[in-house]
Amino acid sequence: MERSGRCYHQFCGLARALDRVGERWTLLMVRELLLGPRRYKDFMAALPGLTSNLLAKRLKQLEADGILERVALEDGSGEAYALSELGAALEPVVMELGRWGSQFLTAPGPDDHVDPGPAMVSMKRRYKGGAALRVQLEVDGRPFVLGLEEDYLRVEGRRTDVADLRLRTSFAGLRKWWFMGARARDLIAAGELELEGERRDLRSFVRAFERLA
Amino acid sequence: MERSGRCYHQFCGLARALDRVGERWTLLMVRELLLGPRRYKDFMAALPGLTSNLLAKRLKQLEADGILERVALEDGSGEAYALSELGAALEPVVMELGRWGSQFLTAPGPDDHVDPGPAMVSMKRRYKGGAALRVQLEVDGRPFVLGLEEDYLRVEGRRTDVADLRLRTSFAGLRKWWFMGARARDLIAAGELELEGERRDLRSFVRAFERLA
DNA sequence: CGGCATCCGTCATGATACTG
DNA sequence: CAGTATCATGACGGATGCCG
Repeated sequence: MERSGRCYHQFCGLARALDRVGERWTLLMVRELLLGPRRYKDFMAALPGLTSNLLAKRLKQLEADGILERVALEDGSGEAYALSELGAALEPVVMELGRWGSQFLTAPGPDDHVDPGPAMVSMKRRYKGGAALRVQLEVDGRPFVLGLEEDYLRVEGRRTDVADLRLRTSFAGLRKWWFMGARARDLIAAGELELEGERRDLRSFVRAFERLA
Repeated sequence: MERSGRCYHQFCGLARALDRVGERWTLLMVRELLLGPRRYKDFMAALPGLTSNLLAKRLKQLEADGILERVALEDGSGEAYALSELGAALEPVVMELGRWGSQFLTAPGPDDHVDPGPAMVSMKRRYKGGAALRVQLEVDGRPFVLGLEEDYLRVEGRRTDVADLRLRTSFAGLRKWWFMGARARDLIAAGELELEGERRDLRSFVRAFERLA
């Protein structure tokens, strides 16, 4: 394959990988796509600082490299981008980098853009399995579908009508629970977490994230 | 911490990681350091295209970030750079990227720089354990010490006097065995692999790399 | 010669505006 | 909304110089 940009020209798997996904913004775009098909504006919203021209260029290159593909949205509202099989195989890469970088996640810096997407990815990474539950989680109005399966957490950044449990919170609330270990019941009592569904399902949900990878 | 260069400014582990090791050449430098302490000239030799000024800059930044540290060489021949604990924790990142990128490693391209270092890293990654052997491997004159342990392969890019087995080959020979599945005995018969030590140890060595991760 | 620093040209990226 | 076009800037590649 003829690579477009500059390459490392080394007979090395790492170099070959970086030739394809080593440029600025690329892996963050892949991270976004781990939450399901994403549209142009979704990238623009999730990746502040990424400019339109560069996004278009990256999308084109990633499509040419077979890492993502254009797909029609289920609801018929135009096109979007989704990971191909090759691109989906980047999940362990994103996860390991995220795991390593998480040690620098103390508090959001003053200039930091906060977004629930990365937190969802970290939940996906740390989920140890053992539950079976479908949860609709809404963070600051952004919907996510969490599919807790036997040994895998499926996360999709979309809205659904079918869910055992519906949770609504803010990023601050999510952060208190996920990053800082606050108890869900305390957040509910403080009005920072709204619950719709059975307490039994909430307990299953909370328990599934008590012992983490 | 005040990061020097430009950052993504996202509250996200992946972004935090890429802020530190996402720039050009950085992860390739980490890969080199997985083979033990490395000196300035070692980087220059292993990373063609990386210029002296940029190498100095990267080394300084990585040291400031606590990813590597200056160490005195055992043989007293000056200073070198080694991974700190924080930097060593990048091994899974390098491995997952290498694993993903390995699918693009068919044959070395015409412009490709070939180097046994990355192949050693890939051996480290794919080693499944179960052996106990100390091997001195020399590829095109470059020495490596392979420490096959119960569940870990230690690889160091240096020479040693203590080894159960000594192997000498060329990169072409290494590639035939490691990447293309040629049998060691055939390489020996063809004069592409020189052996010093007991055949029993060679069998252990070969067998340890027959079932791979 | 190893270990850098400096200068300069080029290209990748960032900022902004514009278009279908 | 989904890009394209244009321009400015800074990162990077290449050459060279300095110093022990």
